[in-house]
Amino acid sequence: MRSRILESAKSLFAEDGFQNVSIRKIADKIEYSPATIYLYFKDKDAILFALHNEGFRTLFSRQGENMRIVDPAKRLRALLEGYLDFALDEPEYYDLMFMLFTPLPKILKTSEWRYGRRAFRALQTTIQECQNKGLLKNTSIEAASLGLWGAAHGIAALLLRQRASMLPEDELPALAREGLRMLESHLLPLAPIPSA
Amino acid sequence: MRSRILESAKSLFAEDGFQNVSIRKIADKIEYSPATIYLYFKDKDAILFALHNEGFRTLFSRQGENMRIVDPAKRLRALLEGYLDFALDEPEYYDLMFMLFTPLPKILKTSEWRYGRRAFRALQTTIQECQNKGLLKNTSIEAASLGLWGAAHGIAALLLRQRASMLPEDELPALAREGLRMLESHLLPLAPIPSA
DNA sequence: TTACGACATTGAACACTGTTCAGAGGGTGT
DNA sequence: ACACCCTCTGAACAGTGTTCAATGTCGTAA
Repeated sequence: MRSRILESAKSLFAEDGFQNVSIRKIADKIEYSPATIYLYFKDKDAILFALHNEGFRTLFSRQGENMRIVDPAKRLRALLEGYLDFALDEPEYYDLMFMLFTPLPKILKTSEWRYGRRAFRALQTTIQECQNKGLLKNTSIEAASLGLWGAAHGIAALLLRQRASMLPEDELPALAREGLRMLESHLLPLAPIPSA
Repeated sequence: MRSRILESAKSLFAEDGFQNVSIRKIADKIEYSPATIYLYFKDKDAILFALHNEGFRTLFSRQGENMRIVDPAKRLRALLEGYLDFALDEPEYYDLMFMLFTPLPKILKTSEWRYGRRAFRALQTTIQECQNKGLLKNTSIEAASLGLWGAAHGIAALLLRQRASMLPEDELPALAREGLRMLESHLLPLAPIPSA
């Protein structure tokens, strides 16, 4: 039952966008009463949070392969590009996980919020390894991680919120990837490190 | 009257966050009936759009000084940092202008959407000048502008949506600025251009 | 077979939301 | 006195998230 609710919620989100999905519509789709949903989920936010977690699981499973790359610079590039690809492939999940305001405030305090910390730690250790190799110098790891994550996130967010409408729409995904790679090529050169 | 509505709407947004402001609350605050608001604004979105425009005006007035910087690399850095500062200083406006889904879909098609294009063009010509000086090579201007804008936007967006809670909260603005400057220092070196 | 408790389900309501519209009220000009 | 315009609003409609007493449907024990 729980999973049936989540399934139809997810498909409705994908169809009708986000704020246009009501408890009643989910209830209609699974042919139950709206009140039934509250037997399995405390809140509407609880539904969002469940999908939120599901999204993090698929993001992790996508990035698992990339985490095996030994060269930290290549790994970092792969992680950033994998992050952007995830955002473009699963816009509903991405919205939920990183752009929506609703489900988080409570989560930040109550639940331990494992996923975010785990992903962030992975990013930070990768950056640490890059710094050990002489890359990304002169910055704290905290600022570097925020900057790199923010770069990938921002490009994705502009596309998903349709703020880049001054660029041709059908080329947007390609431009987004090119833009990210351009940042990477300046920050994480694959060629031998230029003389510092 | 129009301006009284906008004023109380804006102050309520700043107090109670965004989705917690209803037409009725605005009406209560100005001591009029909810129906009165519809004499001056077609929609709730129309109110958001008006504030949206106001936000762009203040962003432009802030960036006006930066546009006078002659060195394109310095100008670009100032523009990006000014953009981030605006987001941190006026989170409600920024949310409305770049992160909210609501008011835009109609605007993109009906209204000519001058502000966005104007700001984007300014960014692009600055990047063009940078490329003429040998910076930001090997990228289309479209991708470069999307990447740089996205970087600044993403850092701001992560802070405003409280996604960077694994970093100490009181240092977040400083870390955001440091992260952005770190990106800039790799992309737009102020020192003479390293040998290509 | 009957009685009981545990469980799943729901209709109806509450307080809220954005929005519309017929009508009330006041002011001015004829 | 009448007509006109303008500003404003009460009341309603359809929708939202959420709650709760009440209903039905089981399996088990007497």
